[in-house]
Amino acid sequence: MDEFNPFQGTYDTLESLADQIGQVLDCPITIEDEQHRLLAYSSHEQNFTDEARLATIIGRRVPASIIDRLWEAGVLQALNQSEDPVQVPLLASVGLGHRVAISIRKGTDVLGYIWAITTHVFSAEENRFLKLAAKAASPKLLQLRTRGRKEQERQQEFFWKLLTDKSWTQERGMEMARQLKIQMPAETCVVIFQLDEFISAKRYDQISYLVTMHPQVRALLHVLDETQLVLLIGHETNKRLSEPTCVHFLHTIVEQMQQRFHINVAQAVCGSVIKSLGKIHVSYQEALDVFRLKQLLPEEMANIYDYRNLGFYRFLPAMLEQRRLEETEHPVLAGLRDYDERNHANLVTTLEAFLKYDQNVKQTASMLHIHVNTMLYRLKRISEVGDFDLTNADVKVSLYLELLLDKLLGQGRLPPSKRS
Amino acid sequence: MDEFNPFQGTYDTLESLADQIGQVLDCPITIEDEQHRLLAYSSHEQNFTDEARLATIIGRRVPASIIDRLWEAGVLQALNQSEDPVQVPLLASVGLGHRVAISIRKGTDVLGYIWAITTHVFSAEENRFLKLAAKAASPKLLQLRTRGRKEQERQQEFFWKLLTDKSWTQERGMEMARQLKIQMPAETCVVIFQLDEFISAKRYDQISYLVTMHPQVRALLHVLDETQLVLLIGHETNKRLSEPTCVHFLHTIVEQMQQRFHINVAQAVCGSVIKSLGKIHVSYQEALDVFRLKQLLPEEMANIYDYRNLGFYRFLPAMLEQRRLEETEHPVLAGLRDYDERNHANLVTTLEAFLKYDQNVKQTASMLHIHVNTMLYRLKRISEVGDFDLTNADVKVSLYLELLLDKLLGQGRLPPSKRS
DNA sequence: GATACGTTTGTGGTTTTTCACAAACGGACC
DNA sequence: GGTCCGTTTGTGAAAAACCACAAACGTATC
Repeated sequence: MDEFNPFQGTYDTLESLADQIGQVLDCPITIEDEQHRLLAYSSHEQNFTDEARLATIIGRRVPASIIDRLWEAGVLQALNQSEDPVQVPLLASVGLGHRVAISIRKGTDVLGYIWAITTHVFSAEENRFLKLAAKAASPKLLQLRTRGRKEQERQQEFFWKLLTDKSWTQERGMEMARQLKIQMPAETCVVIFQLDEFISAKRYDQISYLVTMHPQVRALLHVLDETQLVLLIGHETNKRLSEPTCVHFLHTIVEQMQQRFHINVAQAVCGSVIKSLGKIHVSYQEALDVFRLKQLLPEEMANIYDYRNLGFYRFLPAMLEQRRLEETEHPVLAGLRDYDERNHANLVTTLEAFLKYDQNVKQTASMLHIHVNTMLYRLKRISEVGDFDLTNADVKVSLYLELLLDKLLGQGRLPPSKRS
Repeated sequence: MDEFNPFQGTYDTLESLADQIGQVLDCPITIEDEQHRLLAYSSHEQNFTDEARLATIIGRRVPASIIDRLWEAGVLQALNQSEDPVQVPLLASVGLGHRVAISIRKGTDVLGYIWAITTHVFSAEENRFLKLAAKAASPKLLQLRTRGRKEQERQQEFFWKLLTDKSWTQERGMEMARQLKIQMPAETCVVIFQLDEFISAKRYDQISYLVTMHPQVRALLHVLDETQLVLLIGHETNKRLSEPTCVHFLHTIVEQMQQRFHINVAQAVCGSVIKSLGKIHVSYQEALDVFRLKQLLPEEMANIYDYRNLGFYRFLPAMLEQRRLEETEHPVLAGLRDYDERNHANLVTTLEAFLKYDQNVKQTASMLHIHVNTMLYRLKRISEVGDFDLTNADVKVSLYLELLLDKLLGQGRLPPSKRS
């Protein structure tokens, strides 16, 4: 059957295509790429347009809140799975009126979407027209994508240099960013996501789209190093970037990756916030430090995601390096371990827990599931056997650090921090 | 006046001179060098000899206990000041019978001593003979001394190489020690005395003699580096050398230097005990580390003299190196300092003392001369202003270390530890 | 000099922690 | 099985640390 195709021929711009669709279907049309960035929209009278469309046009991108709702409602999943038009229910809470949408594809690859705002359910013919429109848009989007790819590659190259080369200055970095059309805020921070597995280019696109959608934080640059996704982030508006904001960003992204794309993030960390592009390598090394420490001391680092909150833990690699050169065991710990060995006791474990839980007898006892008096008995024993003063702060700090170092020494080697 | 001199002519050995003096004065004679090492003694019937002389002959050196008593009694002081014979009172407590002694001199320089055991007070003539004997012994002792000097120089050169050259092995060290006639024990330790002023060669002799006189510890090698006296020590008998022994040695020597020679020791420290001559440079660097830290944190280090007892403080130089590269102040401390500034408060000082005194509210309050409730009030303030949990051990350890580092950062630079 | 704000010290009571002592437990050894 | 040694748990009393509140104090500000 040779049915009528109103979108035959080529279009100079996506705008003209959008207008043509709008005329054929007699409703407002918007065309987006796969990352929901606005590519084109038909010109219509304003009263045909709902809030959602307005916000999209103003911000040149679909607002994150709407995307979130569309995911929740399963609309985007449906669009990505099917090449047919999808009915979008009215989502008044985010100002989204009823509409019909379709994905623009190249094979199974989704390149973007067409949205038609309409009050009525489309007829079979209207649906057929929409499908033809999507086909007509495909080559245009493909062309845009390849152009984007090149730009992305240049950006990644730039980012990799910033991460590894220590000779950058703020000025050179800003100049380069300007050329690559990246708007750099004053404060930035390096973030690392360690992924469970190698990911496909498609997955990478999905992720890199995800990270651009955070309400407060903007991902400026991103690059994939094996299974590590490295980002440079800044504040969305030009506000100050704080570590808590970064950590919050980490958590949202990890959650969304899991929920939307079923990508498991093994670990997510960030360095500290820096004010000069010349210091990006520092923030990167810091993030790597956090990463390594979290691997080595998963329990104690459980709630720490950024360099600033490492506290004294940030010195552990350097301390460990020095500790390695020493051959002798700490005399107190040696005594305690020996005693433990001989009497099947738990003095070392007890001491460790005691120091960890702020020398709080009651709390430590309950964490160890023992009676308070047992705890007191053991403490007395510890100071006797170890022959030291349990009321001396320096001794206790020394023991605490020594225990941590022993733990690190025990399990294989810590790759030395590469900072200069 | 040309009076009779029974000691004219030259003597082949000091023994023959001792015998000659013994015959002339009709009493047992011993000749010692300036370090109270036995050089020669006259042969006499045993019953003329007291315990002290016997012990000296057996040990080839005057026992330390006797030297101590002689100093206390002022005998050695008198001998060193005068070129005339000195009456030595009976010191029964150390088995020292009555005797007459005289110093052997070259100008004002004391080269050694002659001791004559006698029950009666010497006549003017006998005193004159003793003085002539001392004169006759002088060239012989001078000759011995120059021979000793060369040996000492070779030993010092060897020691300096051991201290600075990292390529020594136990085997090469032992071979070299054998050649230089130094009996090396299995365990040794490097000790440093920082002296108040530059010292003369004579002073150096006095000191190096002093350090050989300790009952348990033997000084194997010594060298002077500007105003630093560096020693290698081992246990007198071949027992294990422990850090407490070393520290005890330090204290006795410091005390004796002050008391006997009025030499002020600004600082005395030691590295850890090592089992191989190839590790002497390590012990030396450790001693230097202790030394530097004591200079930088005199209060905290007041009771610490050896590397082993440094505890976590030994990591401070490495931590400081890393801390220097960071630009930002610790957020909590920054907040507290700011508050202190604005309200003339003492939160930082309070926190510091609180952590130092084992988080003991009562004790800290009394150390700061404030009411307990004031202390509690301040602590509450600290956790509010600093916005952190005062019951979290990690945070407190971090703050404690951070405060120490700040203290170090404040005062000039710490010469970086030179360890590899 | 009045006021506001934060600090210091005091009082008295409550909660928490610590300690002494006894009994029971459990593995190692004979 | 019995004994020894060290550990664990329980009880109640003693000590200590903590807290709420109020009054006095100091200092900066207007």
